[in-house]
Amino acid sequence: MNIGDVSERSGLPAKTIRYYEDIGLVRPSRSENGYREFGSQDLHKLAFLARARSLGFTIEECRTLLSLYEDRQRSSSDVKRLAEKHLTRIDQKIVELQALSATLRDLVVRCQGDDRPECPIMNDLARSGTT
Amino acid sequence: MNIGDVSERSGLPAKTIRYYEDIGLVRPSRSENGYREFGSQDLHKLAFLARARSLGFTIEECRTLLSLYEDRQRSSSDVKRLAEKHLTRIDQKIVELQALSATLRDLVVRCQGDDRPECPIMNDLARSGTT
DNA sequence: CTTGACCTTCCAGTCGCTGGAAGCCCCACC
DNA sequence: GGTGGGGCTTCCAGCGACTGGAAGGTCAAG
Repeated sequence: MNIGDVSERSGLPAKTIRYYEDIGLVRPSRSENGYREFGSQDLHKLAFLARARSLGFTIEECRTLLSLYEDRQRSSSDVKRLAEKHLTRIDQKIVELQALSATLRDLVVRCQGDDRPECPIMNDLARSGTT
Repeated sequence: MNIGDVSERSGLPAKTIRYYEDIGLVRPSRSENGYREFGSQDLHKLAFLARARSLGFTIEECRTLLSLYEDRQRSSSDVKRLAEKHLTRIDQKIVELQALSATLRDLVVRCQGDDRPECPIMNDLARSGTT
């Protein structure tokens, strides 16, 4: 398969696949004409990566996941630990964003949104050192 | 005030303040020795920026907010519109992360996390085209 | 006079791509 | 055989918002 084929089948842009080769996540062979030649295992890896990335794992985590994936002797506890760490990170982010959302929503609700300059949002931003 | 002073008072790292000057958000004058010289208005601006950034506004939004801030004739509706757009973005992000969190949590819960290789998380990542 | 804390500039790196330029390669069609 | 259009290659630059570090000037205290 050429890069266009695996791109379509994995759902990853060709650019991204080349990038993944650059950083050593896949190692397709080369045809005589210099084109990358992907086997079904490469495709499988790329689909794996696409899914892992869509779940928000970082590239480095994906690298680890791939190596665990290829390790028949792996312990599921290793995978679970990684996923839990990631989950914690996501939940932490959610909490932060929810706090942000609440603050902003409060400001937005209190703002009249008319053609006068008076504005609680601006007042909040401009308050000096009142945190 | 030198950069160290405004850094401490605004809570922004000196590096960040220099960066903000680079991109034209503040324009401190210079002392004879070449040091940046910040007035109280500069400090005020930087505090404004620090607050706006902490609320998650992008730099470009901050630029707009600053200009609205300095416009005595502004309409609060302009400010409100900007804040609402931002709020929508945040809430959208929260929804995405919550979906991610739910998916991951489900996988993590179903994973035994023992020393055997069998692992629902891996199975999910490796499933080909079964979305 | 030296030390150490400041300050300056400039360059490079972060993360995960993405866009674009310049230039092969290949196949179909005429 | 030529031509056109796609697909492929490499390499370089840019995104956002900083951050780290090197190399060097400045200033006040001891």
